[in-house]
Amino acid sequence: MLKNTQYLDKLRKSGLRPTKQRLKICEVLFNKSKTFHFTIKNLVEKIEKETETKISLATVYNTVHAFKNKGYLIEIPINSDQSYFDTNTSHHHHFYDENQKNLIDIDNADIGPIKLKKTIPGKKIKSIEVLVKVEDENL
Amino acid sequence: MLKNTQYLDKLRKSGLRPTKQRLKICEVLFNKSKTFHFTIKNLVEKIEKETETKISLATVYNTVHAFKNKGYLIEIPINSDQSYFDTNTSHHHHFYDENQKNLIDIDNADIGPIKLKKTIPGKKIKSIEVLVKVEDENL
DNA sequence: AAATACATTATAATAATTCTAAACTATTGA
DNA sequence: TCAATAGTTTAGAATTATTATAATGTATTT
Repeated sequence: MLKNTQYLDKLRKSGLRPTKQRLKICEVLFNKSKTFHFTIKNLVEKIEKETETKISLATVYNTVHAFKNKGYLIEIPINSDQSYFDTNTSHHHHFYDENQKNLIDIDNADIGPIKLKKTIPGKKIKSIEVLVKVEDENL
Repeated sequence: MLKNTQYLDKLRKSGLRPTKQRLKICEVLFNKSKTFHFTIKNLVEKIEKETETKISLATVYNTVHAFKNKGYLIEIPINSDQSYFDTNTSHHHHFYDENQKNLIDIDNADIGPIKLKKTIPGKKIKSIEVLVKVEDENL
């Protein structure tokens, strides 16, 4: 939980101008006690509800991508019609509930180490992500 | 590698009418010595090239989804603008080359077992998928 | 404080996917 | 066998997520 002035510094330090919109989006994304998952659509709703200001869709896309590139957000690979993002940028994995269509974190402590015995020449590993799809038991 | 008549049986047994289009698509997908990955766009091109017939885009979508539901294809979660499918339905995982934008199989033998210490009450596991994103070393 | 470079915005464009409704075809069963 | 029916294909329209555009606005630089 940082104050607005701290987001200002954080943004400036990462080479992103601390505009009104970006500061608002920082608040909505990072000024929370818990991390969370969202889609762009979710985020737009959240911004409108929590800040009572309207930020254009294009800016939300731009900002989310900028934050992702800076490592302040991660994108979660799910086969879906839309992209899912996570404000939890520590190394972890996910359950995806196919009925509820929502994500649940799997802490690193809750999963054994991933042992890879194969490499690709000339390529380096960027990330290793485990997605556990779950569904209702009574199906 | 099955003959056309065998696809006919296979389709009928799964409750899918063996139409001309579905048989063609079976040939393109399954009458190969190696399994492969594809997007819908890829598949449409492949069909045109290999069978010299045109199957409407809607039918390709319908068929791929029908085959996926029957378990003849799997969909691979990648954050992307389009869905990736795999004709290899055995349990395995993937590298995703972010430069080349292509997929490479990771056999089950090439990855240690995934040990999960967390469960979700009322939910059962449908699949566990590991995606290893790689990129060029000189970046 | 003016110049510059970067951001925001509404809107248009694009692209993947789904929907629709009419024409078609495989299956059923008389 | 052949009509009835239930499922399938199709072109094209509709929808949805995302990206591009270009004009206006704003933070930074000098």
